[in-house]
Amino acid sequence: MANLKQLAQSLGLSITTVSRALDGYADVSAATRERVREAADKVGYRPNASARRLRRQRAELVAVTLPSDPGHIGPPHFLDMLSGCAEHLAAAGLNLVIAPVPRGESELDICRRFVDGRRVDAMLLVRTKRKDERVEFLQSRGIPFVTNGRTESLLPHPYIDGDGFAGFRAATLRFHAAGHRRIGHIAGPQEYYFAYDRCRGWRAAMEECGLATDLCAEGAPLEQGGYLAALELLRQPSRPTALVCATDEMAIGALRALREVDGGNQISIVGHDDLPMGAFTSPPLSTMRMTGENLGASFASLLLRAIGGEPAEELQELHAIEFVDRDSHRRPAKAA
Amino acid sequence: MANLKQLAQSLGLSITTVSRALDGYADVSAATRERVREAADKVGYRPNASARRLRRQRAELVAVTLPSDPGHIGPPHFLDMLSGCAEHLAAAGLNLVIAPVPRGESELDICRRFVDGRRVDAMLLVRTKRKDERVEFLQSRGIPFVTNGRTESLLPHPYIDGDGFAGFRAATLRFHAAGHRRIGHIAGPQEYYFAYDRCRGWRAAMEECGLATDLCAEGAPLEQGGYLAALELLRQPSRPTALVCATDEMAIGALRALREVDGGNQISIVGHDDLPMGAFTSPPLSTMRMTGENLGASFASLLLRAIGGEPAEELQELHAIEFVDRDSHRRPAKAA
DNA sequence: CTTGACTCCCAAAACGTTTTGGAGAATCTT
DNA sequence: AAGATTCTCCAAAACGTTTTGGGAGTCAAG
Repeated sequence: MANLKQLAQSLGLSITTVSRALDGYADVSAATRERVREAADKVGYRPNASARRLRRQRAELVAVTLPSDPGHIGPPHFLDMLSGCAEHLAAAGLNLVIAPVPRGESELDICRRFVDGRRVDAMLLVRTKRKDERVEFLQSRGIPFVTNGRTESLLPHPYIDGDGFAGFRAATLRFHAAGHRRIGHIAGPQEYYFAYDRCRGWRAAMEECGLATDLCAEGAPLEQGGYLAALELLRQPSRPTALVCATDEMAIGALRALREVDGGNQISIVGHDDLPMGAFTSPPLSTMRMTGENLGASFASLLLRAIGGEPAEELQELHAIEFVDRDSHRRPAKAA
Repeated sequence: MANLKQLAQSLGLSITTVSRALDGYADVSAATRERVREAADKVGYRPNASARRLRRQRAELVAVTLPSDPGHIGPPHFLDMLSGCAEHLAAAGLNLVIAPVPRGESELDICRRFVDGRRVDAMLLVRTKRKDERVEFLQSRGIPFVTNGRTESLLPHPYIDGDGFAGFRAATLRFHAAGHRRIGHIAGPQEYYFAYDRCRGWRAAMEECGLATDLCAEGAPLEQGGYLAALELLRQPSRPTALVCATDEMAIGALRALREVDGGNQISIVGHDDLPMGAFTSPPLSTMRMTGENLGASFASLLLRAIGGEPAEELQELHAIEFVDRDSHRRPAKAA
């Protein structure tokens, strides 16, 4: 309700002094500072955000683009991550705005609008593709950004990612060690880096074991996509005895496919993401997860450091993948 | 990269004229307007958002507070709703910022910060409580807002809500008509309006049928909460033969409890929210959903109308609930 | 008594828009 | 041909901050 001018007048001080008192500068006496603070508290003064942003040449905003097109926005716990990120950004005076992509526009258009209108200080990119035009654009503009997932960009950029290659390779090798020989992979759309990375991990393990890599089916990264892909693999003359799925949602879809075919309940399966829901499926879903606490906080920290000008090379986090063993991976290798 | 002054200089025009040309005012000749537009396009001019906001006295921002404390943020499809809302707000030049509640602060503190710093033009409140302090605060400040869910506020305020009372009453009566007599309710935390409303619907139906209302257990609105609440009801000497669950997530938790007890697979169950996941549980989960297309767009529209000054009474939407029948509600009434 | 250092304060200039209130020229009216 | 009207355009004033570049005092040292 009050602005600096009114507050200054009521105190018989100049705008300058009041402003500096509230910002804790040393060139205003302790007594005055206290007097100003009290008065500000009493009238509930808050600096007008727009004015400050204009003067400081900072938007105090970070945008996250939400892909809307294909199937989905991301795993269900994605909002938790955003929430954690927003919380930590807020501690540094930044707010997080969500920027969905309207139909008819590309993700690039959105980036352009936010960047060229100087509406943001940085951007957070999720669901990166192997070749991601948003990354190229932001690099060319020199705007700080962090991605959730790597890309194949030649220039390094800040990211946080899980080591899907190692995780899926390990999961596949574990099935092999348990005696499985026909290990299938249910893959996500290969233009996404995470899907490609996980698929590569599975394929590498299969090749190391001298196994054929034809038991692979691709689908949308949703329950339905996993369901359809699983049905496709189960129709093969020589069915898989174990399935490694790109995401938990796909694995949950595949689980339904397994229930619908004879002997399907003898097939092992493992997902990735550790959705809470996985503990409540039938059978409880074995899965993998990226290690590390509070992903959102990590994103916030990287964003702040990127805004602070740290070089991209120091802002890259590749997290190990750990197993979350429940029941679905323990089926006998011989059955199917 | 360019501002109005530079653009004006390069065209030999005044700032005023350039500004008005781009805004399409009639007092600049068509020829000039076109010339200005071309030049602006060429240099990729976008008005500086902070400056415009300061001058226009509008934040061009709407905040949505995300409860972080208790269990969860909301149903998994919640982000889709936010995304839809943000998309439609963007068409009106507004961006949506997410405002999670840091620990140690209350949701009220967040509202205060956004409102008193004039950082937002309106707010979106989710997970309303029966007595919601945020609502009272915003009403006292006269800031436009819309809630997802009703409250018991004496003053009317804009909201969108599903008619949980009618939906849960109908679901309970349907079980009764199918011969069930011991119909249990798995309730969410009763301080939330939606949980209270749904519980009331179940209770009303039970009383209409002359049945006791003691088969009710409360839990956190998550899988785990539903699981524990279901176990509690199943321990009763006279077990329910059907369960009406406040949310799908709770129902999915309850489904696991049913698998763990003898004869549990004979018990009918229905949830609410129509999570995509429900089609992939075992058995596929029967559920309910709020009618209406694109909830996010409705929120955006209500927010814009609220900002436009329409009275609260005209900004209230109560949507009917419809059944989504899959398998889980069709178990025989006599079994358990 | 001067000099310099230090303390506390302030006027004024940004930041980049939008909007107000005309001004000058051209066109129309009578 | 004088006055009224319409077209185009513009200078200047906001909007509410932060920051720059001092300006008075006061005090201690020279």
